[in-house]
Amino acid sequence: MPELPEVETVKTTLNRLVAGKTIARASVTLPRIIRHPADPAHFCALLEGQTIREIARRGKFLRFLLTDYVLVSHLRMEGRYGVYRTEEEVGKHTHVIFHFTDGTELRYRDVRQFGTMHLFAAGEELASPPLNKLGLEPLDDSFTLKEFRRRLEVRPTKIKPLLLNQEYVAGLGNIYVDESLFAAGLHPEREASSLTSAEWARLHAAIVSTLKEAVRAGGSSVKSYVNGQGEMGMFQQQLKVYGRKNEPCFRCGSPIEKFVVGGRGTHICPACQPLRRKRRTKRSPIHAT
DNA sequence: AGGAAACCTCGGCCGC
DNA sequence: TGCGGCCGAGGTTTCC
Repeated sequence: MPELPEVETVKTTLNRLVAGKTIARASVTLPRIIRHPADPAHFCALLEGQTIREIARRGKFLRFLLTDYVLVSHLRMEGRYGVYRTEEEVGKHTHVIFHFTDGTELRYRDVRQFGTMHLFAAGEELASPPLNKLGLEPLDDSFTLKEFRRRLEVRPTKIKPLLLNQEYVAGLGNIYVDESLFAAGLHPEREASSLTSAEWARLHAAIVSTLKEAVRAGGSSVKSYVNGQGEMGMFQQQLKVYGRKNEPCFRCGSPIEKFVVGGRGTHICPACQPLRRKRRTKRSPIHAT
């Protein structure tokens, strides 16, 4: 579910709710979630007595900066965090609980059980999987047009799958790739190497503005995406193409189309995002040399 | 390189 | 209207 704007929103909420709290103990009821260290009991033991200093983000990953360790958490499709009092009933699909010394606890819920957690000694996490292969951070100053283009234009593939690959740009998922490509007026099946300088500039600007607006709105969700405080992102009301199959394009009125690119559901306005550039004058094929 | 399958469960939709 | 079953879901990895 969550892409960069949603994870950023969760980060902000968690900083408000659990920063400064100390973990008395942790419990894991679905071992598969814990990827490092290999033994979930070891994972829990290391967390005892650790204070949450701050929550940060890298791509779609949350980084819980603890006293001596860093917990790297990926929500995948449906992972969610919530803060509860100990006496509150533990809901279904709750797989990991961090019990705090103040009688509250942070619970991780994940219906599809796809989420992951890695625990490393502080500083080691950035050099280890899964963070070590992540690409540019699109809301950082380091995300320049020059660097963005340099990394992507040499890849012999369609632009959409490239944008979804976290090794190049970290944090984009299906929703914001579709929205960014619409904002840039680019067809998702354009070969990366075919983009002009003007198109690279439009795409770069579209990614930044789309993500920034979504962060400002608290993220979006197609289904109800609820963070620890039960708030919902409002960006879904600003989606221009995602989830709008057959509805009129806000810009030109053409019906939004949906098809599959690289195995992913893809939404475009066929008029605003043509695959081939329109010719101004039609040439006769008869006179081909 | 690129596609498909796999990891899971659930909700929506279709058809009877 | 009710129910069974198929399909797909925002992510990522792995296996051809």
